Amino acid sequence: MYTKEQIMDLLKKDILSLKWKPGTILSETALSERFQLSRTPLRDVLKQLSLASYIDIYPKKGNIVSYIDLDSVEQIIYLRSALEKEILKDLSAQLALKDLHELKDILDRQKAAIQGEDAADEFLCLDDLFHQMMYILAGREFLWDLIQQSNVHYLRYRKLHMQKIGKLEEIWREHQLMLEYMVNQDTAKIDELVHHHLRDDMNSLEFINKFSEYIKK
Amino acid sequence: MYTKEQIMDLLKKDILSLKWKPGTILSETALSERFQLSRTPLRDVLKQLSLASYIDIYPKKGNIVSYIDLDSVEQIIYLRSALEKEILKDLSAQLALKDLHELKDILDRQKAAIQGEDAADEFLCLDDLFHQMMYILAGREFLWDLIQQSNVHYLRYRKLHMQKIGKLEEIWREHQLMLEYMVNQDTAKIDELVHHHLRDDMNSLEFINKFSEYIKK
DNA sequence: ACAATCAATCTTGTATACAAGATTTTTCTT
DNA sequence: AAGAAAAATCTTGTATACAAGATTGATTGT
Repeated sequence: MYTKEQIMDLLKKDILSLKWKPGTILSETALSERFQLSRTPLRDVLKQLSLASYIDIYPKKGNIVSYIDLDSVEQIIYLRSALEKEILKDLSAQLALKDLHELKDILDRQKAAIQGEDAADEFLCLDDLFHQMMYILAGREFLWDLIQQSNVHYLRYRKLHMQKIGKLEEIWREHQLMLEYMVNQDTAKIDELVHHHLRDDMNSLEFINKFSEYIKK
Repeated sequence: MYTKEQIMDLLKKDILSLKWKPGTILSETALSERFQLSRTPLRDVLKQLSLASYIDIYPKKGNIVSYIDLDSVEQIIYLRSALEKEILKDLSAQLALKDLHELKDILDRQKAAIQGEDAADEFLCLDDLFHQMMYILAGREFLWDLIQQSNVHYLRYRKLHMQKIGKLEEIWREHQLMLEYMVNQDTAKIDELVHHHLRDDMNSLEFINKFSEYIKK
């Protein structure tokens, strides 16, 4: 009926979308009944999810959806910031016209998404696509995938954070600037821009208070 | 008798030390007899090893120690290079005297290790310790651990590569320079140094030919 | 009424029997 | 002897029964 991969994707989706809030209990027997599969292959899936920090396994007690770890978020942002500075400089030196148009196309779709309903989800998806495309064009898809493996906390953080009014336009404008700097090979300005784009207002107390039920203490 | 963690560490050690060459078969039943444990918990261990690329699992065929993936090595080097430029700059701005002495101490031990027998293993261990300590001092241990999770290929590559005569002294001198630049806050020179330190002569044909039996095609 | 203890019932962890695919060996046919 | 087909024997994958710890609830004694 379901393959292990399908089950894994379903569970990941439900966790990333915050449909299952942090703290939600995932019982092996309940899942095994739901998917009509024995506990053994399901345990494989849960093990893998726990290694990627989607869930926490408490031996002989149970499995719960992990709480968002803000330290992990900050560390990933630092990592991406350092990496993407380098990647943008690489691209400045070698970006083909065809690839530039591909990036611009994504930006156009992202601009359209700002106005739509459920704007945030569509926008975020295109945001990831934009960054991912830069990794791919720079020959660094391997590193994009590597980061994705430890990205649960950051992805959920961003979904909550994105609800701020005006945030979408700001992000979009910065993407636009990235392209501009790359085209003009303005490497000096790239560092500062990437830094601001990724690290802007981490850890605001306002955020922590508003979503405290999602966050690891 | 053995816990799963102990077994995992043993297997990791045997793979990283190249005691088990790439291609070596790891049979579940053989391991289960060796460790006097049923297949179920052993499968957990093997699954985890495969997620970290220590082994490749071929369904219904068998498990083998993975071949060294040079692309993965290059990607990890790029990642570390980008990250450590940033980390060294951070440290330049805030390094405490006590911490500086800790780094110098590691360097002294590393210098001593150059002369000893089995120099390479001891030297490599201290090399990792030096870099790890910089991550820790910069508050980035999280990222060090993250990289370690995808480091099998790089660690084995380095072990082979390090056999080159004169390599040890060169690495040590560059470590020394890193400290110097940090103390003098000479951020301009750091980029170039880190780049050379990590990326030096990747992918030389000489290397590929000499160790072709270890390398993924 | 309250507290402590014991028992029932959850949870996940382990062992084992069986299923299914891949490989090797054997056997039979030409 | 050579080649093809079939069977035996590997491998890992799955289902299930049982073990062991953790929690919950009931029961019993004061």
